[in-house]
Amino acid sequence: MKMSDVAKLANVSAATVSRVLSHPEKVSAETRQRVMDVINKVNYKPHIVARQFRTQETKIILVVVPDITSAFFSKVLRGIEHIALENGYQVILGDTENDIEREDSYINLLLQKQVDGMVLLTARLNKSKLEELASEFPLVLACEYVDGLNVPTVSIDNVSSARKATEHLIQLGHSKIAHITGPISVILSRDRLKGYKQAMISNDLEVDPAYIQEGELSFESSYNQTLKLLSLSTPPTAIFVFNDEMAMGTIKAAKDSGLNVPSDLAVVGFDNIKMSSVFEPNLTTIDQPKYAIGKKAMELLLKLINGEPLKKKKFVMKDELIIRESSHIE
Amino acid sequence: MKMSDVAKLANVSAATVSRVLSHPEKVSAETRQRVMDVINKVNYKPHIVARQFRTQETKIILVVVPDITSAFFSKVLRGIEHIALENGYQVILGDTENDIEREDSYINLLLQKQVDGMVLLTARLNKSKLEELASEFPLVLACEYVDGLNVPTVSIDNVSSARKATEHLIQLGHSKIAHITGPISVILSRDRLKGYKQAMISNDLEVDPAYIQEGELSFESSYNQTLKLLSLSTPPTAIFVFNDEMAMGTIKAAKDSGLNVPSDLAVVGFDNIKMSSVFEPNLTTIDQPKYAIGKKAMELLLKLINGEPLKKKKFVMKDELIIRESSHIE
DNA sequence: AATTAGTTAGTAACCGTTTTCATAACGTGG
DNA sequence: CCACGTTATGAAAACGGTTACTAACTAATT
Repeated sequence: MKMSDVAKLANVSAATVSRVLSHPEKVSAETRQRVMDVINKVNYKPHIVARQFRTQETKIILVVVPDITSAFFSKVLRGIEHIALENGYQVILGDTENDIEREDSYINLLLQKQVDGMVLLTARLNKSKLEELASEFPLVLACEYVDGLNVPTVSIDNVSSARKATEHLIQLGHSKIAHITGPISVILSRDRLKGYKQAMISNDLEVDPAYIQEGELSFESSYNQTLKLLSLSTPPTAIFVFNDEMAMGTIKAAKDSGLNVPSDLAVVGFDNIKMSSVFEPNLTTIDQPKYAIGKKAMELLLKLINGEPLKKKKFVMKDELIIRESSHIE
Repeated sequence: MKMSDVAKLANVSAATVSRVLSHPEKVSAETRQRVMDVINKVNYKPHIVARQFRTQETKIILVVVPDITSAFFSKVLRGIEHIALENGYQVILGDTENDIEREDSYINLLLQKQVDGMVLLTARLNKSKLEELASEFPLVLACEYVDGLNVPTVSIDNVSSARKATEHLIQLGHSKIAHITGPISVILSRDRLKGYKQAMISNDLEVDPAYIQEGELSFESSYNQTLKLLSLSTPPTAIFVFNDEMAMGTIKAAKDSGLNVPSDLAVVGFDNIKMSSVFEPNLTTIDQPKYAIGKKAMELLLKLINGEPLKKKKFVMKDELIIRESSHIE
């Protein structure tokens, strides 16, 4: 059942049927009704791919995530999806599992016009490649970004949040503060490390390289790195950890070492995933407005797709230090 | 840059370029090389939508999830995505957020031929609708299913797993065992409830309606339902909870009520999400082979799409009771 | 009444591939 | 050397919508 069939049944041309569906106001009420009756009677559904082909837009966007099983990214994704759906867009999911090659391969969907735009929740490709891509296609970065890249980006200020987190520990009286970073290849890891260092230095505390451990993005990795830190001759009394899941690994390691959190070891995480308020002790953490980041990113992408001008390219969302049990002694 | 442009540059027809790309063996090595050289030189990428239109297949499948932020479903999704990608399919994500209307609306993607097939991780639509859909389009159910519906399905045996979970508590000496169900409209809730009842009855234990509380799929809901159970005149000494996240809510409620888990209250969850081995106390739970379920579901969908016959329609995957701290006293 | 503007609907071109069919070139065996 | 099968390529017709253009008609203005 195609449009021309419907047209015949309604005694109109295919053009009119098309207009009834896409620009109803251009068709007289009477004809519109007649066409709609036929459409309903035969349960006609337009062939979307044919439409995509003719209009040269797919109404599909691609979201590339570094890890779909992460409680953080799935919330951002939800923000994106809501706005996408509201505006008639479907979402293709690209999970890279932190593999840069897979990130690269998803770009083909854009090059081959299979999607109208792309939001990258991970940005590990090289700058010039992204630059070129963004000059030709609607592209926005969220969460991660690339330094000096003039592409619409929405994120929080990771440096200042990390500084805030570290300063919270300093204010609690800690001076032996360690930091477990994420993979240092990821810019967020470098940013949070920078914030940590800034806080230490501006409070006249020594930045001890032994107190800085690079971890991977997992509970287990942070667990192991924490054991390392705790076995130092002067172990830290507080640890700022790259994210919440890793912070839980840190706490587990502390517990397994017979330490009490927070009295023997204070821990601060990052992201404020749901579990961080459920875990015991509850995590002190930096709340990222996950849903809002996704929402904003998608709104920007829509503007890009519609050719609207962007007043601003960089959007820094507001984060918040949330103090809970893992750092604070009542 | 379209195929005919490439053709001109290579002094061949568009048909030949198409063949070089899709059936290289049908083109002489010499011509093939000449065409490939041009393709590489001008960095030509075929217009996928045009191809989709012509071949009437999109190489996209749709996965409808009840909740993308769930640790359980994102693992299943990953299994699906791996197999999809391996076979050249992209995945459109449909998150219903447990809303049946949104579930219904995603069906349009199938009706409008925007996707080649669909795997439903939630099946709350009525049977006849799904039946009709499945007769016309490649469709497979995973995790959830519909009773008596002859559509390819992969899941575990929820009744027997729930029985196993409950019997574990009985074997530990409990007789006052409560059950917090999921929304009873979801078949999995009814199945697990059934398994719970079976275990109680076959062990000559009374099924006390007051011990059965319907919860929602959240930490908070289970927290509240647990407080209710604990305030009974004879509170249960063990609770089997619909899933792990809810079980954590139950444990939190127990702790907040001054009870020790497992000595005052034993708790068993379901799903074996990652957090259940991290949470304290670690959760006793039923492990579902999440990745394998997704993998199998996608494999079935591929067969359906390719018109291969299915020997079997119902696939019951193996689950496993994992005994951890929340039920077991060392 | 003639001109103009506005509304409505039809005609036909077009979007970029794939594939059928026809044809040409090329051995190969009789 | 001819008939034939085989292989390589091209021409052209789809696939199912959308939209620019045009025409017919109506209504309003002069």
